[in-house]
Amino acid sequence: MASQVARVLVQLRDLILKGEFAPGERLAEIPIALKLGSSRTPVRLAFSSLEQEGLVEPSPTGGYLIKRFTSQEIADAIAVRGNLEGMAARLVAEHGPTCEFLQLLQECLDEGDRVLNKRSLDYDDSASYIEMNDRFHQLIVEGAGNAALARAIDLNNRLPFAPPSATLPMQQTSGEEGREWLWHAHQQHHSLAQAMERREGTRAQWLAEEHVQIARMNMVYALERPETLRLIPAFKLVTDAVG
Amino acid sequence: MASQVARVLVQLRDLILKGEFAPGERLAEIPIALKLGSSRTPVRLAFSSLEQEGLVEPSPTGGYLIKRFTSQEIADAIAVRGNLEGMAARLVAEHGPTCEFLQLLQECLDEGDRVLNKRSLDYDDSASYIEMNDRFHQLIVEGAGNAALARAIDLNNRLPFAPPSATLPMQQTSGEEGREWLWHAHQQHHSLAQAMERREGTRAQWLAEEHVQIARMNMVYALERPETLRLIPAFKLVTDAVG
DNA sequence: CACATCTGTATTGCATGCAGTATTGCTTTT
DNA sequence: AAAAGCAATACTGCATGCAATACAGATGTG
Repeated sequence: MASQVARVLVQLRDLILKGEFAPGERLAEIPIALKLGSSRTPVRLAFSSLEQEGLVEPSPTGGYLIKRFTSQEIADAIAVRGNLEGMAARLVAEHGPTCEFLQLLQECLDEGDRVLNKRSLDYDDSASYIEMNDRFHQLIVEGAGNAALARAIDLNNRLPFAPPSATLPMQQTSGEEGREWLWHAHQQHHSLAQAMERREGTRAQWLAEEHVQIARMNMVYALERPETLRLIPAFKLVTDAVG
Repeated sequence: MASQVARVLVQLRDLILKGEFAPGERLAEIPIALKLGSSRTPVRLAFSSLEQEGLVEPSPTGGYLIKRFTSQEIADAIAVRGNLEGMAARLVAEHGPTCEFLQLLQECLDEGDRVLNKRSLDYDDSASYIEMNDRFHQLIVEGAGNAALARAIDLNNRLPFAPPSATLPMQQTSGEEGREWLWHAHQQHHSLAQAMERREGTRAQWLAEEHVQIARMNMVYALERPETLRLIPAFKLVTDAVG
């Protein structure tokens, strides 16, 4: 079994992102330690990690509070992802992608095509697309071969709603319209892959940067519709949802 | 007095960046706790923070090791800073900088001009320039008004050699040549400020991105000259210095 | 009736004890 | 003399005790 700290960290992060705590709520060590079946020490370590991740903030009087997020902060984090992924795509294009890299990318594209060719999307299709989308974005990050860049993207993706697939589950609700936006996003994947293959660095950078506009749009769309809280519970952490 | 954890964290980070530990060396809790006058608990918390910062890595057998850095990783981190600061400069330009912002920027420019107008640079001049340089870069980051971006830059700057002024102390050794490069860098500051004032977003972005090439050049220069270890002790953490 | 103060309670931050495990150095054998 | 095995040591990870502190509720006063 992994360490207590690792287990507590994963479970606690999950609870927060599932919206089990209210924004601004105080996180008391003892109840959480009891709930997760450990002592206070691993919980304290996990709090410290969550603070670095930005999910939790230290209270002036000691202890930690659940962080509140504004829609502006989310849009900011998505914009940062666009910038960093744009840099990654440019680096891949400039270095010249390997055959193996292009092969793996092609598998993602094929998988996306397969899902989107279906008439309607069930839950499994959506899950497949999300898995593929994460893989696609991760491939580019790793393909860039820049450790600091990979780190920066990873840290930014720890913020809720910032990761590539954070708002994708929403597409399920919006019926035909959702599928069309998914198709649009996947066409951008195709273009981006082509740009990298042709070593068109500037084009790849711009495409990757533009690509996050869809995530941003999804976020705005979701915040306007409280019923999407069921699909993306973490939106409970956003404090200016309706205002 | 601040908490034990905060104190231990600061002191320990300082020791590591001063090169007091060898790269790859194991960090034992008890000796450090004794050395810094606390118990093991705050030291453990500090280790955890240093791991997030990237100064220390978990050992597979438990505990932590001093992280080794390669010159490639340093160059990567500097490139990431260029990209992020480029984005920040572009945002400032696009939003239109306030009068107050331009005023503060101008003070930095004037201070740099003042220092560089002197015949030769003594220690105080160098310190003034470094302080001004940090202030200049920080102004742009804050002026961008993007919290996630500020966070990403801050986290990246925790890596040794990545911050704007990390390699500046080196300019002291290189005599007249060093002053000329400093002058060159400061001209870039002038151009960047002008671009932001004129709301030339693309130009500002490119200038900020290009600006880090000087830092990269300084890094390469320093790694070729072991005598610079006196000025930038953290270079002891670089493991491919001579090879 | 409102406000301030005081007391009891809960919680944090830190130190330390304990069990499990890796490591080191010595001894023994080939 | 080198290598393997074993024992002693040291270290990590976790639980818990304790003191200091913040918080809440009740009580007293203006």
